[in-house]
Amino acid sequence: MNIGDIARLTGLPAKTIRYYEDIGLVTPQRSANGYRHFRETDQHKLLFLGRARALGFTIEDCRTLLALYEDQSRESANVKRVATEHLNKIDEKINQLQSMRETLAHLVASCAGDHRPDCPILNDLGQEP
Amino acid sequence: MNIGDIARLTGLPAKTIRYYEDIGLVTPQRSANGYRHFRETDQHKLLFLGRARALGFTIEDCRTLLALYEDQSRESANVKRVATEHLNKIDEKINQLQSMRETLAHLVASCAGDHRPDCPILNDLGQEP
DNA sequence: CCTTGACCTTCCAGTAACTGGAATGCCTAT
DNA sequence: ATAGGCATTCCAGTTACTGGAAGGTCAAGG
Repeated sequence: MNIGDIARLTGLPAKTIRYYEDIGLVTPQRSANGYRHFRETDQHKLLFLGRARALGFTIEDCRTLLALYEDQSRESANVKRVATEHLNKIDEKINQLQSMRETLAHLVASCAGDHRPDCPILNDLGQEP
Repeated sequence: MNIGDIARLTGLPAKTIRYYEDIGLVTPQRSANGYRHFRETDQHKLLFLGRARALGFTIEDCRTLLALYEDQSRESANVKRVATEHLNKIDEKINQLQSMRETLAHLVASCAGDHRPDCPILNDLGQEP
């Protein structure tokens, strides 16, 4: 399978797949014409990566998870640790965003949004009463 | 005031302030020795920027907001539009993160996290039953 | 007068994870 | 032969900084 086929199959852009090869996440073979040749194991890895990325894992986490995935003698504790840390980071981000959201929602609600210049949003940012 | 003073005052790292000058958000004067010299209006702007950034506005949004802030004949509708769009983006992000969070939390909960290799997290990522 | 330390300056490179585009090569069909 | 639709590499750009190197300035102390 060429890169276009695998891209369709995995849902990943060809560019991204090339990038993943660049950083050593997959190592497709090469055909005589220099085209990348993807096999089932590559497809498997790419699907794995796509799902892990969709859960927000960083590339480095993905690298770690992929290694664990391929290691038959792994300890699930290691996987769980990576996932738990990631979960905590997600929670942090959600909290941050929610606090922004709250402030912002108040400001937006209090702004008339008309042709006049008075604006509680700018007043708040400029910290003037 | 030199950059160190203004950094302390605004809570922004000196590096960041230099960067803001680079991209034209502030334009402090220069003393004879080449040091940046910050006046009250600069301080004001930097505080404004710090607060806007803390609410998650992009630099370009900040540029727009700053321009509106300084424009006495602005229409608050324009401010509100920027803020509302940003609010929507925040909501999107929160939703994304929460959906990740949910999936991930289930996976983490179902993983024993012990010395054995069996791992529902990896099974899910590898999409094997 | 010289040195020390705390400032300040500029410039270059790196971060994360791609994405876009240019220049070029290959393959298949008409 | 040529047109299209693939593929290749390489370079640059994105966001908002951050770190570090190499060097200039200033005030205080010996």
